[in-house]
Amino acid sequence: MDKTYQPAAIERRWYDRWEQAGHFSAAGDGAPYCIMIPPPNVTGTLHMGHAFQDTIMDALTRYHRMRGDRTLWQPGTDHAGIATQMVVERQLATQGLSRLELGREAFLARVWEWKEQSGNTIQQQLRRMGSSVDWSRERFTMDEGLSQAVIEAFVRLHDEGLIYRGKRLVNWDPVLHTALSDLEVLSAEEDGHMWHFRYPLADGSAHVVVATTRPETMLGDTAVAVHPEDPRYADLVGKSIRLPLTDREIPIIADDYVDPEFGTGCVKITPAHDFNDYEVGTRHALPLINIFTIDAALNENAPAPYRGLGRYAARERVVADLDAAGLLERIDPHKLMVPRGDRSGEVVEPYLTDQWFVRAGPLAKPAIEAVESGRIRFIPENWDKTYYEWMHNIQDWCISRQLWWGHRIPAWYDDDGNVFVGRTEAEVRARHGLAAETALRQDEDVLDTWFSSALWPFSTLGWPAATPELQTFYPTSVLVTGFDIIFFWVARMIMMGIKFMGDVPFREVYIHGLIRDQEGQKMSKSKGNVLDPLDLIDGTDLESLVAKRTTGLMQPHLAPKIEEATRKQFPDGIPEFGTDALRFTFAALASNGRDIRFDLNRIEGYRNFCNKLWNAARYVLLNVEGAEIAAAGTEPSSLPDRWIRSRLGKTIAEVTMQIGQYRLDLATRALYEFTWNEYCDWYLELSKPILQGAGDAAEKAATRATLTTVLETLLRCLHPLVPFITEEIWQRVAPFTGRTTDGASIMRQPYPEATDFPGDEDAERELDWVQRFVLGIRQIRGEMDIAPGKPLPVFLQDANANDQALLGKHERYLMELARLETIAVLPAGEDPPPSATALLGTMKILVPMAGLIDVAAERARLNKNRERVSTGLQRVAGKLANEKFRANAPAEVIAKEEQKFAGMEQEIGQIDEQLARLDALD
RNA sequence: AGGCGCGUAGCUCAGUUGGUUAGAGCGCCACGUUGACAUCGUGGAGGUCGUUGGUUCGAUUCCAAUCGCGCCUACCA
Repeated sequence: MDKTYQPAAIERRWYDRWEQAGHFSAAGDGAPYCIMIPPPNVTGTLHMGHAFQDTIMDALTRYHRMRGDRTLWQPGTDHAGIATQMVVERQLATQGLSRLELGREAFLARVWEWKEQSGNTIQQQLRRMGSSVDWSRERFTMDEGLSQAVIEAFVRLHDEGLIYRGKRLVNWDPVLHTALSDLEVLSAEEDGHMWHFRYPLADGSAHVVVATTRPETMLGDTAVAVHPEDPRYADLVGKSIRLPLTDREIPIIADDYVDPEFGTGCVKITPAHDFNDYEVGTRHALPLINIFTIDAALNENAPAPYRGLGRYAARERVVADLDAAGLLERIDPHKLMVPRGDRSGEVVEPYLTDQWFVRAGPLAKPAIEAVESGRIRFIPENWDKTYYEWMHNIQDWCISRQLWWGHRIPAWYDDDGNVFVGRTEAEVRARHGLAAETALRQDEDVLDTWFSSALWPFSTLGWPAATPELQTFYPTSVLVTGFDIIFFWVARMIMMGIKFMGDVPFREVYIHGLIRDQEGQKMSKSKGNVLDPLDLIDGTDLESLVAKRTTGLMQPHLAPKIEEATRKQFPDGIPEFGTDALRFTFAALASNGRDIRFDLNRIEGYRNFCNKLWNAARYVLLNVEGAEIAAAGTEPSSLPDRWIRSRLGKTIAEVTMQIGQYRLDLATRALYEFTWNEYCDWYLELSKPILQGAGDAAEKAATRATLTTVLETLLRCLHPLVPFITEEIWQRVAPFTGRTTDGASIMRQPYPEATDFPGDEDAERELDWVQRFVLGIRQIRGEMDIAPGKPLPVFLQDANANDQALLGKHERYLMELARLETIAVLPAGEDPPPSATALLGTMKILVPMAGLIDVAAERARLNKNRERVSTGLQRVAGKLANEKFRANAPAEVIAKEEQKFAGMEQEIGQIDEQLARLDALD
């Protein structure tokens, strides 16, 4: 084995072998366990969030597979309609081409081409992460099978009246020329203005003042509204306004939508261009005047001077014209929430169009109940509030998109505008008795990508066919995802799953936190703070990192700033850490739903952990190769053997429990601490006096068995988190535990059981004594500045029978680990030489000062300890003196405090004794 | 406006149903390299657990208020 852990060398070796051996496929007849990967965008790349999520899913998958479950981690990607279409359109634009010039079919061919070309990046990255997904079952939302599922779902929902087509106000992206669902619109506060206009009454008797943030929409006003109980305007209701700049008269209406406290209490109503106004318009049967084209320029419904102007140009013109007419009262600066398309970044326009909608109410009801009844559990559970909040206020879902890339809507129109829905044109004709001569044309639009994603948990398993996979794996076990996607995806999967499968799509939803950068900023391309997981795995130099962060920016002017920040933060680039270290880091940081600041120091620490494990294995192998090893099942004889097995059992129990409740961070910590602080720091050190001493062969053989058994078991425990290094070491170590590794893999070995390593309290108590003995000496050594290698003579004073018995049994460990020259028990009554002291219960461990220790230093050291104990003592004494404490606290708490008190009192007594002895020296 | 979360050592974070002398890693200080590992070892320093009240014999933990930060949802023209 190499002297240091070299991740690149070992990680490349294993993935292909696992895959070729078919280890990723569900096998056996255990309980089914299934995780659906949240499908990433097929043309995208894996970012830190994915890598984190994939680590969690892979750890769970490997864990359950080792536990003997029939485990499937289902991979795949989605087609990301808008995003992908935009990318390809941008590519075309660089060649001076547009989608419209190319035509639908040719364009789609280009998209498929792009998908083929870039579409396997994610797959390669997943492989590098060690993800044990079943590639043989990989799916893509635009696959034949999944497309069938989409059509089937659409037709069934339509047949039940749960999908309808209607002219509604929707969020319109004037750049992409498509409708968007509410969720694809992001609102953010921006600086704007509030314009106040005078609207004259038709009879010329007066005017009202209305305020607006969007002056151009006044050209589409069809009413002015006031609150029905507003005394200021009560006599105006029913009168008319002469709408300026137009030749229209519009009514003044009363509606309690108006807040009389806000502004003037008069509101202009533009039903065709504002969601609230639309509602008001519906209630009052107001006409809808659409004044915009699909580009958000003014159309022929606007007065002639404004036609053809873009909305912002029109705004300036309207304001100027009203000002010229003396109708501009004032302009105030105003902050307002501006809705923008999440893809185009353009301000979306409420726009009246024909769209397809899913009636959400009836689907939401059982989906809410599924969570309320506990059939689906959120982890952490408070996310259910977010879910309920949205589900109780759910709006109908606009599912049609005016795009080409996606599932074409299975609806056909005849020349009279009648619409027919069916799985195919043939079916439509058959169902509706349409003659072959009747011309039919299919709806031009496609479905929202999330519509197909909502079917993912069952479409990937073969639905609508009743496949064995569906039978076996649905409902799936757990969904692992980020909170940002609860509405987009989680809620919709639950609705569709219950609708079409009659059962929930998953039993648990594990919501993890967001990966942020070192400063706690969200990672994003435009901030230039993204990290590619592969750069952490393989390392990268500064120039490559700068290049990666500054190319392909949406806002190229940010490049210099990003470059500067990157050079500052990573002056030497990023070193190679390896996949296992990255995974261990993610797991260690995966505490309950909390966001994660990704810190390079942390991953470095876990790479060091891998190195530690690696070297522990080196030590074990060096000591067992070619040597006699006790047969499996031989009773451990030595204290260290009994102790480490006991500790291992408890660690397994802890890890198993923590994984069971999705606390990968705590599972990780238990493993880290066992490996480093117990196995390496103590057990390996304790094995040295046995193996290197002149002890008997049987004991050595038993120690070798424990060395290998514990390591082999530990590797299996760690494997779900760090698959590569554990496989590599396991292949070398397992044969020494009587296992065959011919063609075997650790990933198909059983997960360790705590019951195989029962607790041994006697051994733990005895070893604790040994440890405290050694630590006492080390402390003196450390604080007295005595060379670590210098052998020390030691006297024991007031050693009781137990101490003497333990000393008799374990002296060799003390000698070795504490680097001692001699240990002598002082007979009762005999005065010890001047010494530095450590306390172990009632016993004093004395290191004679002779030339080694400075009296003043030892006095200071003792005083420091005395101080510390004394503070604790006062605290406990205060408690015990409190009558109420004695009266109310449980007996065991009181007993514990009393014990503590006695212990500390004794300790102080001993310290004082030593101090007195030192004084006597002066 | 409503909802959720966070505030513990210089930094990043644990802290299970109230009872620990409040922990870990990194960083820091001192010493150390014939040894499985310097990607290491040994020892050490470092915290009035955001603030203020309350409940309690006892609060980092429960409750209320408050300050600061973050996120989500919905928004008044």
